[in-house]
Amino acid sequence: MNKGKFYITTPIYYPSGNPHIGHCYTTVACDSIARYKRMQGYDVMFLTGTDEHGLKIEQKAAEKGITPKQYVDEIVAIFKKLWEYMNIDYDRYIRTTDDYHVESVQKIFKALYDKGYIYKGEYKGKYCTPCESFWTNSQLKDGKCPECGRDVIDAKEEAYFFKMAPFADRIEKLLTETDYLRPKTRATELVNNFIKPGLEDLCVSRTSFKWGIPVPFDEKHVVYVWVDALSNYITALGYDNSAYGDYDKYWPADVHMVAKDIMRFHAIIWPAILMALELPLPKHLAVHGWITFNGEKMSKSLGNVVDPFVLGDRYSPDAIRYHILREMALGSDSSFSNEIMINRINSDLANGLGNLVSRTTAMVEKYFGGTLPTERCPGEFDDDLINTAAALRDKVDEYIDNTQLNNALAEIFNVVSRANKYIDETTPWVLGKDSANNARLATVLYNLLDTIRIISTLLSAFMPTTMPKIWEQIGAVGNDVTYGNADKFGVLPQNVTVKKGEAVFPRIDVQKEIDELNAIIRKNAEKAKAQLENQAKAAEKPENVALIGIDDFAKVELRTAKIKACEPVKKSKKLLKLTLNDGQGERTVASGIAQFYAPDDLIGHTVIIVSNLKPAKLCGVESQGMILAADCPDGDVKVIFADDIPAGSKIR
RNA sequence: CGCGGAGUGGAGCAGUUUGGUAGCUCGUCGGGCUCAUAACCCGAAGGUCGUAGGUUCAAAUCCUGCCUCCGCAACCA
Repeated sequence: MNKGKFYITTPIYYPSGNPHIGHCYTTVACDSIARYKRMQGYDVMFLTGTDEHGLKIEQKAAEKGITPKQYVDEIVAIFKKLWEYMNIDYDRYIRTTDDYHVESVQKIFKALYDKGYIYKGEYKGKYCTPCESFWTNSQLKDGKCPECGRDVIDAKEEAYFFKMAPFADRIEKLLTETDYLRPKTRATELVNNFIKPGLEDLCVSRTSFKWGIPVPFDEKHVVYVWVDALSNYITALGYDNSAYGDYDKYWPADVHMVAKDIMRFHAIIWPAILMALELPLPKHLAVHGWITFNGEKMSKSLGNVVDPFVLGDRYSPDAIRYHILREMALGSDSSFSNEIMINRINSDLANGLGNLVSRTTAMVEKYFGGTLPTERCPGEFDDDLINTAAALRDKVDEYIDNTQLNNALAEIFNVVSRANKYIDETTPWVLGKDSANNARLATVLYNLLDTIRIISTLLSAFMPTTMPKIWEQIGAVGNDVTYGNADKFGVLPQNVTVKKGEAVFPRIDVQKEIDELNAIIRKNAEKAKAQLENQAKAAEKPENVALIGIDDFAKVELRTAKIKACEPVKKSKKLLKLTLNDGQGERTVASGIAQFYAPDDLIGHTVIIVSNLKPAKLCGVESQGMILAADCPDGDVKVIFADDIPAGSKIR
């Protein structure tokens, strides 16, 4: 049964923000392939992880006032939580801050230096003095620093460089003459843009920030992203370290899967590093497109970043997995919209597969009390269904090997359609009217159950949580649902017992869900916009506040109050109307936080109010006080909660 | 002339390598069925395949020009 090894990787993600649906895309695809390969009997190593060094992380951490390590620890925890939530069954998770990785990278860097591929030179770029950051020309915004908007100057710093030229010819051949790159159509672009003009040497160290792996023989420098991040694919196996001993077994990788934005590094730089180290090259680089949202690129500033937790909670992680895999085509972008997603889930999963399981098991219960009799009577249409189902596995195999998961799923759902059609062709409800047809009826239902067995077995790599529920319903156990039996028909026991259960994929109310999702999106977009505005405002007005005496402060009365009710003010975008209990009675307060909080986020919380503020009418609401909230540096607004203090307490 | 990709019925795509009656999914409309999650099955409408020329008996497919959109141009999956 053991067919050898299979090593597949996702990129290591950069934890400068929370993971979103885009990260899911790559990871779910790799997970599905890994699961499928395990099912086939391969010894699989599935690696994912995080790339935790670099200037941006250093800055983000500084903004929050914590160490870079604390910062990445927080984000990595969220990544891991997401993978658990999405049922990602990875074998190993590498963090570039792991000791063994640091050790390996230092050895690799030294080795490249000793071989003469790394030399010391000067890095020239645009430098923003206040931000202490280097930028490339393409990163500049209107010629100014993208962070602070100030002027930049030409500057240089000492840096180590990696020689690319010796590998140019071999890389060009790799791209154009082998099937390393998938889809291969992208090879032209790479060759024309980077190889033909002559590969520039690569800057592989920096002195302008500290958060990285120190260059072992020159402590001023830290290793810049390339050698650090890319080599994760081998250090995670134990290359040049003693944490693992899997390098000989699993390298070279069978598939590196990446999104198109980092294709270049995996298509050119990574092979070059491996060539320099005289190591074998990975077999395939599978490049997929982006998820666009309603035709637009997803981005935080547009506020249209899709949160996988939100979608998963609504439609189940398996449905999300299915949707992104089904829409994903190698190479090209795939559009994502709430409507496309919901329609896809409804038509394929609910109407197609879910309903097939439901109607089949319902009939077995209705006509035979749940257990099929063993008498059989073959008939018209049987062979076509049986042959289609039994031939499915080989077709899926091929698509998996070509990393075309969307086609694999399309092929499987063709069989779902075929089975639904078979029901109409054989009209079991007509057969059920006369017990003389029982043998024929049992045959029809058995054929359906066994087809569902094959379908659900193959699908279990893609939707690992839901398929076992189907197995339970159709009475499949143990060996029934192995890969080895997925190309055979007639595996379920002849007298199989079914157990009709809950709908495995409930149908979604399209209009209702779209309205609700769009409301969430709109809210996020507004929030993002408001944050930007606030940020701009904060930047414009440097704090310059006059000092006050204690008696001035005493004029302000602060009290805690509990929020009893809350609703948006109709005439306003920004205002929420809150009904508060201040310990003595109720009062109404309007607060300009609608872009940051939903009413439900607030009800039940205790907040601090200025209780002696002169009442004022805002958008038709009389506001009797104000709520204390903080303008955060990132533009967010956060209400100060005082939930453990009784309502009505005076604050001084 | 920086490089690359794409323009096909309402939407999203396949077909272009090796020219030969334009295909799939969703949606719409009509019919059928009633086992099932208002699901399933059948049928129909709807495209001069971005545009202008050329080659050919024949072009979505090959050639040339033009238009539009998108991506990339050293680090956002």
